[in-house]
Amino acid sequence: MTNADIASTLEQIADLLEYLGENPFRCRAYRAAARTVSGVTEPLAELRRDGGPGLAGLEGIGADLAGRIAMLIETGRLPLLDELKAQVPAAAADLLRVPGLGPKKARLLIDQLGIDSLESLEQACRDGRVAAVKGFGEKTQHAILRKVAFARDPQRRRLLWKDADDIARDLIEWMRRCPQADRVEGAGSWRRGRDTVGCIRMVVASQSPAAVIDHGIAWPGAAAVLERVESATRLRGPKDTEIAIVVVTDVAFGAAMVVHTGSRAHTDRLRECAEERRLVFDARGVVPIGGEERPATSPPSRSSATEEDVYANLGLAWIPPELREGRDEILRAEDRRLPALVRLEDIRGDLHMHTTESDGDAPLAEMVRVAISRGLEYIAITDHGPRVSMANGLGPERLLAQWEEIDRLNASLAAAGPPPIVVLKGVEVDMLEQGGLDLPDDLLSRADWVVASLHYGQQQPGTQITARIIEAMEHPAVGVIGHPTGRLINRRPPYEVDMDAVIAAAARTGTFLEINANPWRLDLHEIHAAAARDAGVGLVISTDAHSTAGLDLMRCGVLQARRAGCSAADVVNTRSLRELRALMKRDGSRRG
DNA sequence: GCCGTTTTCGGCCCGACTGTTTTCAGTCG
Repeated sequence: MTNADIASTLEQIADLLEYLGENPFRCRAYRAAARTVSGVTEPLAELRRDGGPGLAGLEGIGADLAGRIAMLIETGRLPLLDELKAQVPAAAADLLRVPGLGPKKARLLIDQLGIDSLESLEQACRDGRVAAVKGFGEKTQHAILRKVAFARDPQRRRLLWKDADDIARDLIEWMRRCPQADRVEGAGSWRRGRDTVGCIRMVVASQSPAAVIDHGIAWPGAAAVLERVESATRLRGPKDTEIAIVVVTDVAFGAAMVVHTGSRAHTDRLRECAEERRLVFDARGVVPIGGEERPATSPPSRSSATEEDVYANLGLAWIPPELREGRDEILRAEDRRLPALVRLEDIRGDLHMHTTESDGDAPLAEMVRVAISRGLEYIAITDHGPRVSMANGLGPERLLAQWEEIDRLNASLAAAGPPPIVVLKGVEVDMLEQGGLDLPDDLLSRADWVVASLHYGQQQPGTQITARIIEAMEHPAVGVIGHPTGRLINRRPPYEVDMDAVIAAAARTGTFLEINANPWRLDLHEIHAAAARDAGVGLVISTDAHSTAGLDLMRCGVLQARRAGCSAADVVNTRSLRELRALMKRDGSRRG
């Protein structure tokens, strides 16, 4: 049981308690504990084994929750969860995921209208039954009808990439322990780094497919076997994920990896490439057209043992998995014009993170300590401005006090020679509903780094939201727009923002755009990131970390940038701090 | 349910918006 599993169980309990109208502070305690657990880097199961303060030493986890978590780790079950589930209709979870429906409204609909699914909710809206419930009206009914479409989108059943990554790594490690497996690699949309993953695919090279498949079925994460054939199996994995394991011979491993990694559009185009060269390409390899019936076990006539072989046989350079979406990568691979994609090790700074001053879990010094250990050369501390009161956002007085603390910290880091890291005095200001920012200009002009984000008034019409963002970009102190479209994958659609206008204004004003690395956000999305890059806009990949563990999410943002085809030169936080400063609009170098 | 005492209870982070009310509950961030 991973920390993420424990956290999700605690979240689930909080949802159920909320639906039942329990003490809101009790609900909050479960949510706070879930947050703490997901922010712990070491597996809780090991933390317990060490003796010491153990679980109860963690923030927000007292004797009761420590006991429940211990039981969860030891038995994999929690009686409280089962009891709550017995009291709450199954449809409640679906309804709670509809934006605008909280526990109270969801319960009214279930109790009074007998809603038992999103489908029956949609029907009740169409019949006008929702508007007739006390507390609801025409407008609410119409709003729910619109949001249900988002909640019902089958795309929303896909797993976040980060969750898929945890599962895929566990399965790869397990499969590599199979004595008969010569090579094991993950493929599919997980390997392409897509923001969500529908099916986790594994390719295994082996002479003994039956033994490999037996081993795969014995994986502790396997909940059910959906299908088994001679050299492949489909399993039901954790979180209801579909898992596919394909066993191939060593000589066809490269071809199988290409077929099982690429999107449909990519592999279709590869087949066209093969036809143009009078070749046939499939999961067994690349062979000349000739109509010869070859048995699956015979070696292909051209080498397909590695992906490089396969692409070379088609006259192409090897294509990084993140680009295999069937856009322009084949043409570029033909002309040897593929970009050298940005890598995690190119990243030298992280320019968006929070501390306990606002809604972060770790104090300033702790964030800095971990950032140093991650090899970062510079970071910006960007706690919330005062508009985000729920996150204990900082007004001018507290912000200035924090900046003084940062000055002292930088001084002490530089006391004994070159400092290991430079800490920038930053802030995440809010773009207010009626325009403007939530901190005064004279204060912002004294910041080293300003992220401007939009957290409120997200339902406004697109023209208004776009205008708010463009106004912020025209502010001389604003360096970057944080999570520019506001999407939360599987939870909330982006604002109705005109991204073409935002990108054009970013280019004009010299404002950077963020690729927020949080797995729920990944915002900018690759398509917009590519458009921004093409318009000459500098991109910043930031973790938006709310804990020390959050600093490790940088790799998720790097994947998104790679999918956009970005090289290190397109990402400004691959530069030294000196170079970064020269690129900032305040220094005038980007303004004509 | 946690936490820190004014140490075994009582407070916990809060302000705004929306649509429904007829004075405010529910939801959001």
